[in-house]
Amino acid sequence: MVQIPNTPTSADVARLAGVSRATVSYVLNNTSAVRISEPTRRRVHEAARELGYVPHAAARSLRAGHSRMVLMPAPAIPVGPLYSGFLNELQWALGRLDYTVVQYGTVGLQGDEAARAWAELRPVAVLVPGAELGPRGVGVLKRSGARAVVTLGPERVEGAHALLMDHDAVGQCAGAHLYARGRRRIGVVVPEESGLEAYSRPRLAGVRQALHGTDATVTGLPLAYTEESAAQLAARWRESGLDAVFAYNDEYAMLLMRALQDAGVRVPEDVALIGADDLMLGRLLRPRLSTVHIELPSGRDLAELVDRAVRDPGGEPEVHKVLGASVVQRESS
Amino acid sequence: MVQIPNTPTSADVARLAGVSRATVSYVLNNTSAVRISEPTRRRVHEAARELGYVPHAAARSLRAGHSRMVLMPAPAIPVGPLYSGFLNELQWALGRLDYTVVQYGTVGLQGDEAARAWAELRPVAVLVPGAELGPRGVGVLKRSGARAVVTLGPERVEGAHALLMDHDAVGQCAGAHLYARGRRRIGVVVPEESGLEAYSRPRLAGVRQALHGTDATVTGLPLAYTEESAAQLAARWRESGLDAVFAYNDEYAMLLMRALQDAGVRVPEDVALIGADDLMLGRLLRPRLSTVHIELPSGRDLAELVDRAVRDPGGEPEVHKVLGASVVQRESS
DNA sequence: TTGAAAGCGCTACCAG
DNA sequence: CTGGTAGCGCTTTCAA
Repeated sequence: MVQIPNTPTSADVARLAGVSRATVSYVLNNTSAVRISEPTRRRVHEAARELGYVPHAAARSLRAGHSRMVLMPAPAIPVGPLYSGFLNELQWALGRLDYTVVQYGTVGLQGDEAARAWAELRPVAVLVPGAELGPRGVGVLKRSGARAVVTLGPERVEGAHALLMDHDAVGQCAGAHLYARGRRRIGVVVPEESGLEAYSRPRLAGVRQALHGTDATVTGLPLAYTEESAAQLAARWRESGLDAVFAYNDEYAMLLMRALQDAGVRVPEDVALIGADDLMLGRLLRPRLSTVHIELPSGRDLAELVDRAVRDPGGEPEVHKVLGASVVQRESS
Repeated sequence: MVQIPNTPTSADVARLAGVSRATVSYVLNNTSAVRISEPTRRRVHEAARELGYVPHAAARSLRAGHSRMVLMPAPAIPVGPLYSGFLNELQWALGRLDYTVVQYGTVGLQGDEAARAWAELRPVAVLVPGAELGPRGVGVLKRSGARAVVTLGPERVEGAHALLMDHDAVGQCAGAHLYARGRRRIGVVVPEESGLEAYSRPRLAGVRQALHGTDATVTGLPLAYTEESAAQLAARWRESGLDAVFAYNDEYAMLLMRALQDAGVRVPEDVALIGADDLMLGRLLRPRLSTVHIELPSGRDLAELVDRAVRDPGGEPEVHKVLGASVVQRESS
């Protein structure tokens, strides 16, 4: 008869060590309320090692009534070095506080659907970037035991803590800068790629805010991330009469700069150009690209906010504005 | 007395609907083995909706003895559009097959430690990019009930399925191309950033392989992703006597191209330059950057491999070479 | 110092 | 067609 290698449970460990399951639990969890003799401890550890015992997280949190899982939806779009670094720091900091960070691959699930799927995992906290969550979603999560729901996005959501990453500020920075440089007919690139609206809309709005009440005009410029699209935009440039452009971010800025230069439009003489995100590539362009440097909150601070919220779930939702934006002027503006 | 809003269980639904927990389970899972009257179904659904009931995934999979969770470690470094697209497609395809994809934030855990942490979640399958997993880790996962372990990396691991993404091929492509262009003293950029060795080492090795037995020389060029580092490298260029360089990828190529041009070294006349990954930015450089285009496997194929492996856990590990590499020649080489 | 046993939420077998 | 119930793996009182 073939023995199928079933995955060992704490009962197996107990049997092998010749003790009860309770004792195994005490030993492996270092329960301080109970004192177990040294020889017994050793036998238990030995048995666990020999069997390759790994505790069953689901069973544990079922029994405990709560988990230490912090859930985030996995980003669907490639994420830049800035945000990636932020995520790493956050994961590290939460790890230090003994939380487990899990990114949930939410594909094609919309709004409350997604919230329900997340809730099935009974996370102790949920961090949601962008605007993927409404008040009802927050309700679902909280009723399922999430002790903290934090949104990282443009606006706060009822019932949830919020790290307001207000991309208006990025546009305001750029707009004010271009105005200060004497430009009055200002274009703002709006990527046609989907998934970017959450950032592009407020960035455009920010430029409008900064220039409201002045003699400057603001024009949205739809642009796909392709050479053709950029070439078309550049071909119509002179008739547009624009003398400055905020290019959404450094990558779109590079695309547009190249197209403009190929079309004989000079940067910055004919048109001032500024990007955002302060990527390395901006420094490598000629002329060097001006950009809006963005400062994200520290992952450690967010981790502490989460921990605070988990410990005091009744507390008032905290709302922090956390997006710092400042112009780095180089040669293109 | 304040009523703490406890999260509703199927028992609560049963109570409200005036049926048993079993009936609730049957109705909500559409169990086909039993037939429930339409009025009862309606009452159950009604009650579930009213309470905002969300099933408890951990309890369910504890009972079932298995989950539908596919676990991947979350990438620690920012991931390019190519790999990001691959991940999305994979998640989508696995979602279609009714799996749930979860990326586990593995911070600071090494090798078998990490494998144990993953195993605690009892995933039905584990996908591991890179070389983060040894044979012992595979053993831990399998003994914990993982029915499929798939590595996506440079070499196969005993006991696991493997999607061989052999970055040697990238280097070979580049090396052969530069040789064919008449270059004989070939440099290969090796990024100093940690976490990239898994790719940079085989890419360098591939160049060596391609040029083995010829009259060409191959020199590794350590380079950090900073302007200073690139400037230093460029300053020593003429004395190095190199007439070609494979720059690891397009981003390092852009960095190096700029530094070389600033130092008065002409591309491609003095030095031929080729990158890899076929990013948009390569097309925007002047001269346009030659590159090695990399073809990843389709996410759908990998999803099917996973599904196959889950259904037939006893099957021989499949090993596929899945990395296609081809040169896209532009102007820099 | 150790063990017996209850029970977390859920599903599936078997009776009625 | 519906309900009672056992039990998944684990922790934690309570008793010995």
